[in-house]
Amino acid sequence: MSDLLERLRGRGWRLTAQRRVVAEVLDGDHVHYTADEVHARASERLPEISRATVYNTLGELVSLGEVIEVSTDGRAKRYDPNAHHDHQHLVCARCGTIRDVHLHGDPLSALPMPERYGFEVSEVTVTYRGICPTCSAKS
Amino acid sequence: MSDLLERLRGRGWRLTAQRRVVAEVLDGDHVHYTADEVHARASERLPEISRATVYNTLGELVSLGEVIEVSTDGRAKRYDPNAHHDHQHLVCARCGTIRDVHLHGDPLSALPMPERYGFEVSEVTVTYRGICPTCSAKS
DNA sequence: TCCTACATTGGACAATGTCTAAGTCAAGAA
DNA sequence: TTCTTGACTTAGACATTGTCCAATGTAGGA
Repeated sequence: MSDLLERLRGRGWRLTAQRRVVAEVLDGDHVHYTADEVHARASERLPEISRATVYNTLGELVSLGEVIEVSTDGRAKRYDPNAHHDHQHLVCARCGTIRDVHLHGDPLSALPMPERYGFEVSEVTVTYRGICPTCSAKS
Repeated sequence: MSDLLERLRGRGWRLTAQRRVVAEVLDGDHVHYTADEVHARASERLPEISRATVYNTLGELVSLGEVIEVSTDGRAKRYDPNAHHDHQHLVCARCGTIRDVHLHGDPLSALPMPERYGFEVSEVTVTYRGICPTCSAKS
């Protein structure tokens, strides 16, 4: 984690208690929290941190490329700290938890040129959906 | 379109003016509207139609499998009437418009078994992102 | 230590979606 | 055709998620 903080400082980030806490929350577990969950966990360590700051910080981390924004359903976005490994997501349709997965081949190559309609295509996300073992056992 | 209405009636749908209008809006152009856009267009033909009804009807069409719900960014969901053809989406990162695209091969096969972690994987969505020609010209 | 530009705060606001109670109506029954 | 009834619609309150702003605080360089 200090890696991350060092990288950020190197890019001119001013290092505040709030930003440190947000970064620590993201780095802690390898889960994909929503902004509100990040706020809740950050509040445990720094009770006066505001929602706005969490949103700001997450937004900055995303635009710096340190964190990926994942919106799988129409609900809250989730934040994925695993930005430095190329990966995709496997989502449980019932409980919403997300796992990182790694694919064979490059999904970009599956889109033929004539199907690009003049777009400058720069990114592809693949999301698998299913029922996780835990939910599957419950039903 | 009467196809769609017939199918729905066959499944016990009560056919109301509101539902007819929503179905017509979706079927009209081959665009992917948000719920609010559907409401706006439906209102042109049936001014007193309410937001709640549009949301209800869209939800029903989705659960009947007649329409696909697409949530590409964290913003409003869009509704895709092209549910009977297997396809994926190409989204403009700037203006949010969506095109249907067709892929080479089956993206499901790109996910190796050991990467499925016991999930019963049933669905995969692939979303390409880029800048559309129109937005590209504007910048 | 002091400055100052940048960061944080709290609360208002916006966008999207859900829910409910009361009224309305489509379609089968008589 | 008219009646009846349960499904449908409505308006608006409410919930969730996210953005914005003016006032205040502070990290880090001079």
